[in-house]
Amino acid sequence: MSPGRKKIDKRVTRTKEALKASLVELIGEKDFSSITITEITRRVDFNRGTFYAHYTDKEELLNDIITDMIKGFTNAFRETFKDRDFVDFNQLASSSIKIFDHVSLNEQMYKTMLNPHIMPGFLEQIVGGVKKVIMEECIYHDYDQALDINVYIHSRVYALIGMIMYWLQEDFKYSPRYMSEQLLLLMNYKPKHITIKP
Amino acid sequence: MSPGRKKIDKRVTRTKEALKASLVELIGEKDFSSITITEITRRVDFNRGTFYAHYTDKEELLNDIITDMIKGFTNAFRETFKDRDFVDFNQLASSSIKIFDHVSLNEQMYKTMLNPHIMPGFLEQIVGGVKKVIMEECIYHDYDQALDINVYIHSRVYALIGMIMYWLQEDFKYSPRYMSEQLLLLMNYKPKHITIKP
DNA sequence: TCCACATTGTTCATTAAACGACAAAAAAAC
DNA sequence: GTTTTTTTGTCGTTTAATGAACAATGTGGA
Repeated sequence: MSPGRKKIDKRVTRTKEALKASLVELIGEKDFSSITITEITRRVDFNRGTFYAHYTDKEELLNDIITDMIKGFTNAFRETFKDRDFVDFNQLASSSIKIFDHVSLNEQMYKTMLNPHIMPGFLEQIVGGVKKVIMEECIYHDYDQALDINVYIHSRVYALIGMIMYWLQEDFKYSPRYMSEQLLLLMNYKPKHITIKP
Repeated sequence: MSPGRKKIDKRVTRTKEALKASLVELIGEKDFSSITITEITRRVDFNRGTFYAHYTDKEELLNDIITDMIKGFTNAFRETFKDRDFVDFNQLASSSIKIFDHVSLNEQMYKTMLNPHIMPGFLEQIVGGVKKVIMEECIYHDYDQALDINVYIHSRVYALIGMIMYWLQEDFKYSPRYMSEQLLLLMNYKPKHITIKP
């Protein structure tokens, strides 16, 4: 409710941002377990003691990073329907989908953090964040009660993640706009019938 | 001689770097005279008072930026012959020329600062810096005394600047390595004779 | 295995940056 | 023209970051 009661010292935010950026860089270069506190602070030219003024260990710093990314991802996701009271998927402009722009803008970040070998479990947290947004902020009208809402949302979110994973596997060779259009097509596509290959 | 007697506080260097980066960005966006102190500090999230702790006005900050760039340029230039006692232009590897890598690495910086419309007089300072390095650190053996050394060096340095200006006009479409090779060819080229078009 | 060496967590006095305020000057808006 | 609004210097107080030290604990190499 209350938007951050007391405002924070510029120095604190700057220090934390620098430390986060440093760790993100290092994760992209070497194994998380082999990264030292000394390394994190030295890279962005901070005193080692300053680290301990904000975090107890590197996993706490990593949590901060993950929290930020979840927030960024869900906010970009929310862009599509904030300031609206309803959304018609058949008439939605692809330009109102911002999630691919967001991922594209933070390319390096997502490339390292979404790599399941490097950051196991991060993907699940993203899914959880988006699911929470949908559950709390969206109402599905004329919804088929027979379909479990949890199953439905989970599958939808994973479908989106799947698109993004493919996208960055292909090294962003499609534009965010093209991906947005693809997403719309995907949401509006309902297979009528199929034939089986002989 | 003495390598920086007392070492400086990390905070000071960080603050100054941030302010410099901020002004460089702003110069690329708008006229220097229309940039305010408030704007410079707000962009990098510093307190306005902190600016006055280091600089009296924006031209002093700009001088700092220019000094840095001269230093960076001349150092990159020096790379070619430091740790050597002589250089044979006929046998010099293009990989030992670092100036184009340096410019390429600081692309945006040079694009704005070398624009004579935006930063008049900056080019002359670069030339002066490089000339100083050559005069103080290089000895030209078997030099033709009839050719004024000032004239010679000046023309050489301007030739280099000319290459770079063309390079960034063409938006870095050649690689630093290619440019280094071109520079070597240029230095070793001595026209024997020409014929005149009828 | 032992040894040199880097990292860790913690402390404390010192210093730089933040904050908020202020009157005066400059720009922008009316 | 005059009235808002912004920017400018400057200052005292509070707070965060620094540097340096320390013993304790890894860690890698001969």
